[in-house]
Amino acid sequence: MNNKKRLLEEITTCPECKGTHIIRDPNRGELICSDCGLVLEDELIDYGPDWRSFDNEEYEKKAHTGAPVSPLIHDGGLTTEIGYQNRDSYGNPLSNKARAQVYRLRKWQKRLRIRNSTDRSLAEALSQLMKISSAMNLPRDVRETAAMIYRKAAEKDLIRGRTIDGILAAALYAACRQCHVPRTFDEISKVTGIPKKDIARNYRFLSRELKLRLPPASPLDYLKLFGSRLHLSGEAQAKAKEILDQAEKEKLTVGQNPLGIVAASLYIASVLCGDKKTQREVAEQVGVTEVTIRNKYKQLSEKLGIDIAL
DNA sequence: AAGACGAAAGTGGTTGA
DNA sequence: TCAACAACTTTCGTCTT
Repeated sequence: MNNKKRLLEEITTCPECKGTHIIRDPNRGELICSDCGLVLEDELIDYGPDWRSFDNEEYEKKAHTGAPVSPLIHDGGLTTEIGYQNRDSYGNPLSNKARAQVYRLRKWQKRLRIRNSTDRSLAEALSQLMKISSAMNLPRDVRETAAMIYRKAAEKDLIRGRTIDGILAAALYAACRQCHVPRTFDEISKVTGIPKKDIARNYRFLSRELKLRLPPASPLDYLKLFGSRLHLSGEAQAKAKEILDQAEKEKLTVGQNPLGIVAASLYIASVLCGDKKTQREVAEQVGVTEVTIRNKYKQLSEKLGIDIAL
């Protein structure tokens, strides 16, 4: 921990642009490079003892030696109801030690409950986040990023008038992009049950209000994802990338749904490399229609002079 | 029978008056 | 605020392998 702290304080040059104008914003817990706008945030966040609100000494001590502090801490059993019989799941009485523990947990939970509504809904949201992201098999850094984004949104009072789930889904989408683990609106929509357009709208909103500096969705990230999901050969994946690069160079991609281009690239590559996938397969994976693939691949192969002998 | 094709109508978001 | 518009989808009949 100390090590980490010292390290952070020593950051004086931006890893991105090598600029030296690093601004520290203690309130937001961010380090910002004023040269290129890079936010070195997640390293800094949640530094202080966020557990201090439980002013019980015992707890304070435990908190600092326990699990690493992460934006996800509101989760972890705290939202579970704790029964009032001092018995374990078999109905046997608990030992003194266990009973004391259960008692503390109960007290803790009660305190959590009593706290203000924003905290309560935050806790709820975070546990919801865990459910969704584990259903989607998302890595931890994505979860933490999503939690961070959600927290910031909550702090800025951006949730009011919107639904928790909607913002959460949008935060998750943003986090996926930030971490280069791209997921489509469709996927997130399927898991969360939030309509795609709502996620998209909330995402735009968050991105504007929180000034998330996300690079435009990289078709390349999607290409990798879908390429592997389709079990496309390495050769074909490389080919798809080639096609995509070319298409971008020729400015054939502006104003188009990147997913359509990605799907078409994958399809063309699969045909060219003799590892053919049907339009249907590709369409299903990527989440566009066959018609779109058809139109796009016609357009692409024509403009790029690629001959597909079918 | 499955895949590919394309026309036609429908949908939701963006744009510009 | 609203209509025009472009991109994409849905649906469906037809052609190809």
